[in-house]
Amino acid sequence: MSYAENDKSQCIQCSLATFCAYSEKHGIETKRRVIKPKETLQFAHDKFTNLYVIESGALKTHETDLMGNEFIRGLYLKHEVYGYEAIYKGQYPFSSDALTKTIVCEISYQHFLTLLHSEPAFLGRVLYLLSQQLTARYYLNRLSAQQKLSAFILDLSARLLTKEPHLDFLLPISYRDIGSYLGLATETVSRVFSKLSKNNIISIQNKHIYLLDSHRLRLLAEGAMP
Amino acid sequence: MSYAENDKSQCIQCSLATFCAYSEKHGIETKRRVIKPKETLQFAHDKFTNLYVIESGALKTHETDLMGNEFIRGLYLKHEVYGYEAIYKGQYPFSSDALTKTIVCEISYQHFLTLLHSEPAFLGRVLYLLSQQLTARYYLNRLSAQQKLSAFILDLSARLLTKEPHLDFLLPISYRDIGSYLGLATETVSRVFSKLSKNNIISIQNKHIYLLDSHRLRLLAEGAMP
DNA sequence: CGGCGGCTTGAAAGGCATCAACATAAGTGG
DNA sequence: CCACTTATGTTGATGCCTTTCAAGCCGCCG
Repeated sequence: MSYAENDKSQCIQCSLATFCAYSEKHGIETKRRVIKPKETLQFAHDKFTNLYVIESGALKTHETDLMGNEFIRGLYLKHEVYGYEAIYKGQYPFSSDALTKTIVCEISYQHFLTLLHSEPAFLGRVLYLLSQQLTARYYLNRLSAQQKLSAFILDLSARLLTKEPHLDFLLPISYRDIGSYLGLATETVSRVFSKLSKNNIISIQNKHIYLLDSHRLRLLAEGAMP
Repeated sequence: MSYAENDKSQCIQCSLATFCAYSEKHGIETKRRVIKPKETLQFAHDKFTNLYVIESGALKTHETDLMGNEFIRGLYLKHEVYGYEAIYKGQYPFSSDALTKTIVCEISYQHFLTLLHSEPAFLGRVLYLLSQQLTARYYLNRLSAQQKLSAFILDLSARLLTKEPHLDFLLPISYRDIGSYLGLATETVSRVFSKLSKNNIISIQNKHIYLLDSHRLRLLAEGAMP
């Protein structure tokens, strides 16, 4: 893990862009870290001191149960904030690994709190983002594998496709991890992807996904179609 | 829906007790509402203006999909806060119904924001509670019905059993709603409960649950036992 | 007391996990 | 840059768990 130069060209779309703006006003610079693929940013039970905004790349959080099975618990993409779940116990509840080469902005929680107090607009922004998180990942308790995976693809596309006309993106996560995240076997994930592809709802090759029929995909996610 | 007299004997354990303390300091009284069983507190898309603390009873949130199927999305018990998920869109995303006779404290969001600004300790408390919510309901993507339900019972017991030595409580929700919440059929919920009862892990009659062996229940939730 | 919603239990069907074998991609070292 | 190794994805067969359908029971409330 190393530090990176400050390149703020990407920051406009950052979900905490206001944080950086206010930080500069208060004369504080934000640190950037580069995390190599599969490298760990924080281990479970590490003391909580920082939030992180993903500037590029992606993180997954995971835990291992008594039987040694790994469970994926969260996925953090470009412009999203990782760390809120650690406030509660004062430590990160899960390990967080980079899925690809990832650059994060390190935000001191102390500094973050100070800004929450002094900048009402920033507090509003953070409450907005936290509120959004509370109803995310609704699809985890959907019943069928096809519903879960369809909803998952739609969720990913909404989070990754900032430029409107584009309908394709790279899956930042392995089938095994998708399965673990959704409570499905790797093979099931593969089979459902094949089926969606065969039915011309998406096209997929080497993790490159193209949404051919997002309308039908939405129907599948709602369980409105076989 | 009607209003209730103020009886603050229960407020000590309220998760936002500090809110009321500060409110009084600022000379503002908190309103109480009584909601009858099956009555609706807020409908989906209602404009968001208030948070609610459950003083007694329980709420469920639910939505209906394209096919007309109802999905239970959340469960709010005594001393817990309902409404955070509405900040995001400025409207309540789901309908919320009382499961039993329920009394809630109505908290104006405007007033809530004011207090967040003026009282740092209150801000800390709210962030703590929100952080906790982010990792709750982890068991929804567990694989087997037994794991989900075991984890659900443990979750409920942790939230309902404030007095330590007690190990029994009343299920505040129907089997149908539990199934909808966990992504299981009503019959499966019934069968798993029967099995847990037959194996002397819990005893259950008429929604009254007694934890006979919470250790083994925890193992079941982790998937460590057949 | 009668009706209705909620719970229980059984039998059948189907979806998904599991196991196994293979194919392909990615990563490593010479 | 290629050969080797390892990780990841694909495909088929089998069995189990859960859903679904059906029927009956129980408790509750009007």
